[in-house]
Amino acid sequence: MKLITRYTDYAVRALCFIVKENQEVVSVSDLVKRLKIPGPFLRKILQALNTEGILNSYKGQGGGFTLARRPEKIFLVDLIEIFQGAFKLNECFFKKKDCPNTNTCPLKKKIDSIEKYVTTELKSITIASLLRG
Amino acid sequence: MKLITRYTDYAVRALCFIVKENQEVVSVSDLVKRLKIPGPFLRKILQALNTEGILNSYKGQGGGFTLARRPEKIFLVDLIEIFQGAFKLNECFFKKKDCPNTNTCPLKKKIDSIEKYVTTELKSITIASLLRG
DNA sequence: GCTAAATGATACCACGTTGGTATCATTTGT
DNA sequence: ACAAATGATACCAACGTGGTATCATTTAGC
Repeated sequence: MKLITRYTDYAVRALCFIVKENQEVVSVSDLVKRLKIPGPFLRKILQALNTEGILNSYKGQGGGFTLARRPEKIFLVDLIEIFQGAFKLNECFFKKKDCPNTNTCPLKKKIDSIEKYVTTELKSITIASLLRG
Repeated sequence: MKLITRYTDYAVRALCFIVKENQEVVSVSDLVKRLKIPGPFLRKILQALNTEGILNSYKGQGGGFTLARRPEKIFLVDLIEIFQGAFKLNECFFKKKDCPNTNTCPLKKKIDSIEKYVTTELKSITIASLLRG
């Protein structure tokens, strides 16, 4: 059970690197040299970040990516949702019908409260805050 | 990303039911009638709970399962570990070598602290506490 | 205008986990 | 002896993760 997958992890690393280039256009091959991440996989990740409005992309020779938002506005929870789907720790398995079992509902309540805590924490983490330390 | 799977969920439901039978032997077919869980799947789950020492089993006609521990001693986190493996939200993807990227380590720290919180919460949940409400 | 360098869009694949089913063997109460 | 129950295993489909491969398109620079 992983909280973050490689997609998200690689995305964080790449974004941190791009931030430090300070609005210079960064290509996949630049990133591959520094981050030791498989190229085609990283391309897919950056393309997703582009379509989600987190990166801008520039085609053609000399092209690559730049940040589309300030790093304070890129939240870890957004990245998780892009690559791992909506963040929901708890799904009632009997949601459609007959979850009348009074035993299981306290479980749901507990899990819900854990989920709230984790979500709040994840929302407080941004690329900027990760770079600060 | 699920915190608990159906295995764990079904195990909780079954254990709650068995507790309420108060040391009467409960068979899989008894449980299937009440809990609407696929029989063969539930059997596999109960067998696992038996080999893990959470249930006692009795073969032969009139056989079935009883609790092997008091419900206060059955922790949700134990069930999760039986069915979903060791509870570890955070794994450094670059653990072997070169995780020299100073950007990613603050991430690890954050995830670690979230993991600690969740683990503590899960350890505080028992079958007994779920039955209380 | 040609070419090389870059992304866009897709399709594909291997592997592990989840959520089951099926089968045969064994035990035990009646 | 028989039926009812678990034990042990093997099997399977669907899905998510972690990739690779390919072709199309755009663009800078000669």
